Amino acid sequence: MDFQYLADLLFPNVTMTPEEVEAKYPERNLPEGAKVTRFAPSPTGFVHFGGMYQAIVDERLAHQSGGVFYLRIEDTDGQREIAGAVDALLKTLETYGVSYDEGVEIAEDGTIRDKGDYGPYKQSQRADLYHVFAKKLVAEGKAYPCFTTEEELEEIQQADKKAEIKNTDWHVAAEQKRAAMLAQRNFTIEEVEEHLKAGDPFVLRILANGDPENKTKFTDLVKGNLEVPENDEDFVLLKSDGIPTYHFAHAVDDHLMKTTHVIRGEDWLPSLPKHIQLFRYLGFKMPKYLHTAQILKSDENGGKKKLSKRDMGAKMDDYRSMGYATECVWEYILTLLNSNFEEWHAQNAAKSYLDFPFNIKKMSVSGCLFDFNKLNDVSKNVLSKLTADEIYEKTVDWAAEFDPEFHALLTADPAYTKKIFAIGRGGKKPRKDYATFREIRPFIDFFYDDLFKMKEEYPEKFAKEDVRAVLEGFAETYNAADDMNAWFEKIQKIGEALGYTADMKAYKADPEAFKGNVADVSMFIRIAVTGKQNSPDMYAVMQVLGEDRVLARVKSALAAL
RNA sequence: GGCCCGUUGGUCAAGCGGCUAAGACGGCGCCCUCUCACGGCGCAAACAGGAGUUCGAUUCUCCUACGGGUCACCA
Repeated sequence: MDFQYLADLLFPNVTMTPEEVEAKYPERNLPEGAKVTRFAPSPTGFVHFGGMYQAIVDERLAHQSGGVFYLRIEDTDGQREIAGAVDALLKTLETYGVSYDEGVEIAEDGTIRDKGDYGPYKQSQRADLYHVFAKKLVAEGKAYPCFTTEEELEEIQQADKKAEIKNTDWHVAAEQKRAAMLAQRNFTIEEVEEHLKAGDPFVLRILANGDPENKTKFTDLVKGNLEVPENDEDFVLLKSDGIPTYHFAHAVDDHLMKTTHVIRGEDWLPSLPKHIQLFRYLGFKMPKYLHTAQILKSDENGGKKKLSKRDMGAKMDDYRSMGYATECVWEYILTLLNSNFEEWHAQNAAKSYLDFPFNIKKMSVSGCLFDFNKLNDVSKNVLSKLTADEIYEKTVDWAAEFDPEFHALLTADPAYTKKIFAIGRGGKKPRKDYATFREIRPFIDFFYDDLFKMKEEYPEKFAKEDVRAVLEGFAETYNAADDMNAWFEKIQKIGEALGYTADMKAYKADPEAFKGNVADVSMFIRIAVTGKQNSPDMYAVMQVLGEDRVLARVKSALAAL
């Protein structure tokens, strides 16, 4: 068969040669060892946790090596595309500070435009490019048109599906299917001309020449040495609308855009044979691959399951609404990526997580469970190290979007709010009270009169008269000008007079000898002032509240007794 | 069912032929302490199973089991 003739028949409008295309995409002028990576999502929804995980690997690898990280939109499936997904995607990358050097961006007028010299960065705009290489493959007898309609194909694959349902003889079904598919290769130029004349749509299939019995060695940077079978499947290169499938677009784009490292989920591993074959057919040098482990969650039965879209924590936007700071999520992902991150961070407390020497070799081979406990621990550490000003800014920013009422209170008197945040902060052993911004409100609400309310009762084992006596004694003697020792001594004295010892050791040795101890006395006051049995250091709390507010609360507590 | 990948405590994981098999999270206990939080100390908790190679296997090989992925004109 005259393949060149066939190629011209199929692609009459393609006049550019592969060489001319190549000339438009010269080698990148980068230093030795610089990596070129890409984040290539489909605009089919929001950014998934697994996507962010990969994007972070992409970004770190490129920027740590002085290379290029670009964003490519894989919008080859119009069916699944969701309006506004690209905007949402860009916004998520921005809020997480995952900056890319090339790709699509939003212009001042709100439209999406390209940035960089290796575009277009939306695959739907690259049809001409794909066709040049498609034509080349046809001309070389490595690809062929298939006019079988989807309905007819459906029938061929029925055997396959039935076998699946009944779980009967897969081998036979697979053979039948394969024979039917192979039959698609048999056609004449005349038949093609006829179909074309009739305007019949066709897909372009690769002419697979591999034998799956033959295995080739392949090295994945994460998975290590693999054995992959040769490809024998005539998979689709161009869909009937002329848009490429993922496989073909992957080969052409990553070649032209000079990607050095492809980071993608391990669910792509099974299609590696296709990609190896394609790159060989095309004469392209293969990039290096990192097939990343999946993030899983534990399911109801104690097994592991892929983090699905409905799961909390699957969508990156969830973290924002739950109140996690972006840097907390970053650091959590870093701990999943390189387990030595935490150790490094402990030794380099002053450095940013962006200074961490991320290492491919340390990446995990097997999937891991998403762990909120760990995320929370990382978050508490991160938040505890912020200054009062920093945590103030971030909390205000979050509340503006998710808790307007709280936001109004926080910002009514910034100086007061910052004093609240300063409690237990800044020292060597800072408090770690909350992992998210959302947890802050119930923790500090009592500082605001508008939110203050009695959340807990005085325990019944203590006599009401004692509580009353303590509060009265406290109201009479409290002086905000006292230092901590003077303040505490007063409380001790009030307690002692009622039979509540200040000697904790003595109390422990013989609890029966006393009505209670100074901790109980403090608790009475704490409940009156904060409405709760637990709070940060009472002295500091009162200093922030101020004498007037403290006394007012003690008095109203007395009135309510 | 074919093919591919994986399997160290509940979770994340060090380990890369010889160790009492790290560490972190979570759990539990003790200490510190005006409560809480922090911090300190400690406890429980693991090499999926079986062959083989070897003087010696968590580590190398094979088999089995289990888990996951994939088998589209979706990515």
